Amino acid sequence: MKRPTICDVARECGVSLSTVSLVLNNNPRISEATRARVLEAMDRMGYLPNVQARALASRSSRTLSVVVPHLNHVFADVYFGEIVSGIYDRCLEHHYRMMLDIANPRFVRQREYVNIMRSRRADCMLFIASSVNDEYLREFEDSPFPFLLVNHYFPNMNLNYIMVDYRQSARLAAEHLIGLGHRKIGIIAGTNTYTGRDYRDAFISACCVRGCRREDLPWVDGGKDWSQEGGFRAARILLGEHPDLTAIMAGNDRLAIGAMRCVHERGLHVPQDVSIMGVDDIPQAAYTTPALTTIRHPLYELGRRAAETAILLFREELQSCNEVLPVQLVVRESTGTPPAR
Amino acid sequence: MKRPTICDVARECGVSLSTVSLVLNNNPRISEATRARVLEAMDRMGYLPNVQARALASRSSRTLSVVVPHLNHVFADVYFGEIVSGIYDRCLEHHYRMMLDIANPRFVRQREYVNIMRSRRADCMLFIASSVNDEYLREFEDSPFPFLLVNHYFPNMNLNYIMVDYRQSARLAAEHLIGLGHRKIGIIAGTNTYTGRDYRDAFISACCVRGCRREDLPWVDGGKDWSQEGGFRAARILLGEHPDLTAIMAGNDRLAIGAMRCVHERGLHVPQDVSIMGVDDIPQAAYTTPALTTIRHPLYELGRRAAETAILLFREELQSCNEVLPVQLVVRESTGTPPAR
DNA sequence: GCTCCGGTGTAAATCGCTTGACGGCTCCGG
DNA sequence: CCGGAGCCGTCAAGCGATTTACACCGGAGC
Repeated sequence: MKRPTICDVARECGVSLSTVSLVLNNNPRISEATRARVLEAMDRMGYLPNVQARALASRSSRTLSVVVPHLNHVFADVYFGEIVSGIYDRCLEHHYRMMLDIANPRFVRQREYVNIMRSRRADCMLFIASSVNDEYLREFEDSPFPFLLVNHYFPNMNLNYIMVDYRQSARLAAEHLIGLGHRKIGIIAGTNTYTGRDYRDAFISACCVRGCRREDLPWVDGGKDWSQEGGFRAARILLGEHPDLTAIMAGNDRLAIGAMRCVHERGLHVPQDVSIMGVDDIPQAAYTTPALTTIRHPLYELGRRAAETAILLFREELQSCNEVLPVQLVVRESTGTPPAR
Repeated sequence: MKRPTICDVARECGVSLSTVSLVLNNNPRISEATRARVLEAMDRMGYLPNVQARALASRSSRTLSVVVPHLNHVFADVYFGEIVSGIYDRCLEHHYRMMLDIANPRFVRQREYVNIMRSRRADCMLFIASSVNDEYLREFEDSPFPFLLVNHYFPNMNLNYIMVDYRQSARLAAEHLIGLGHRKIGIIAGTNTYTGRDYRDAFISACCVRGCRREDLPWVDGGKDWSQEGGFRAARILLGEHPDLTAIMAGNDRLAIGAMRCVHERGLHVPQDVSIMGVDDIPQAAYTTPALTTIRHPLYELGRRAAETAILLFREELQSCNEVLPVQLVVRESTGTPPAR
């Protein structure tokens, strides 16, 4: 009536316990004949290894811990969703499992981030889009635990990271808007991440290089959750203080969608009066009215690479990682030439 | 240099290994004095129990397995996101972990759903919004493993479930549209779930009860992923075949958003020409143009209850579960009186 | 003086699997 | 005929906890 164990299988086909274990782990020391016999027995008996026991004995939990920031209902966020989907799929291919954790205040205060590793709950930790305030991650600089930042980095820390190329994004956005003729562009930036700050700064320099004046490139913070609400509020401030803006560049698509709503509520039209563009290319971007021009970030692929890298780091087949993925401009309907004045 | 184990702690404060374990598990057999001494030592030494070892010995993984359908990038779906957030939060409060799995073809073919339980990877499985085709779940009818359907049910199976009240949703939607004066209403239904079918059928009867003719309530399937694209296509069909519709009721908000885009592309206005409403009240619903009228489903709360229930089922403190949560109408801008003809 | 007993703590068996050391066997060259 | 090298398996010691049965001890009751 009980679940069969490795012992039952061993007894059943007259080999030792270790033999069964070796078969389970595809060890070449076992001959094909024996292997086949054992596998057959396993199948017949409906044997399945107990994951806890394997993890205990092998010192590998075959689990990645994915840590996301403490935002409202973060799992409902497409940005994280895409990355997490990528991680999940790659995990499966490696027969790994994925555990999700949220970096809430308790998580940080109680130093859960190190507890997870110390209690052997995971082989490696992936931090998705942490913020500039996550100074506590510095602990991982010289920790023995495998660790990877996903779509973020810290300028002065020696931490593994993998992310998309935010500076290239910024250049593409600048080229596009400047190319259309815009010279006064408002920026809605997320400033709670280094990537967000890089994006803002790179955008400003790229515009200046192409002939804009710095004072015609005002920026406002979009709030720390990069949400539509934040974009709405930021756009209201921008348009209030600079009614002559002809374009708004938002740090992500949701900020852009919020901004579009604001423009709409002021009785203006996108893109006739104000052009708006975002970043990420979330699925929703194609279904706004008008459809959103944006920079496509390969977030799903980023997740896959991240999972791959994490496993390699754990196995010590990789010592460090500092990787940057390319991005791409997607032109839709929300950007156009500035209105004639 | 190594992580301390329960043995090290025992040696350190001169008690037996079992004593430390009992302290760890808050067993009242240990006196306050000893308990304090042990806890102090643990703290000082930075002891943390090895989760694998505990799970092996105690036969509880303290893990819930959450299974979501195999949709494109499902983690990026707000509907699932909300439910999963609720589950996660409640798990944490119970010191449980949450594992995510996707019910893809491999998952079903290889009967992973039973393997997860048999390999002791999880204490209980939660299936979120499975579809009418998931006949394989019937296996759980008389399985010894704790199991819970979240926001779905099967009419002829004896399975535990917890979900929102789709029939009440349908009645509220019907009352609202009929109350505004609509008599010809197109329906975009998700028909790959029993809850979706219930919703459609309950809506039709509620309308008929209030004086509509059945032939004025055409319905079209919105596609199995309940996406904006599906809503767009369905709306095109509906409006093509029934140009005199004055309202469209969609089975969820994303279908509704797709339908809105279709109406817009035909040069019509919402709600002046066509009223549109959705279901769920995802955050985005407040930020469409015009803002979407919808039925609020308490998905986050549903997730919390589901996690709670799952743990009780595992502990056998609960034998079964058939729970239904109430819903609420949210009126915004996308519905209004029908155009005068 | 002896038994019974509640309150504390311990010993030892288990949970199910991994893995490095070792051992028998066959085959080969010298 | 002996020694060494592969090949194929087995032994047995962990991995780090839980848990049940039992032991000790001082005091109450008779």
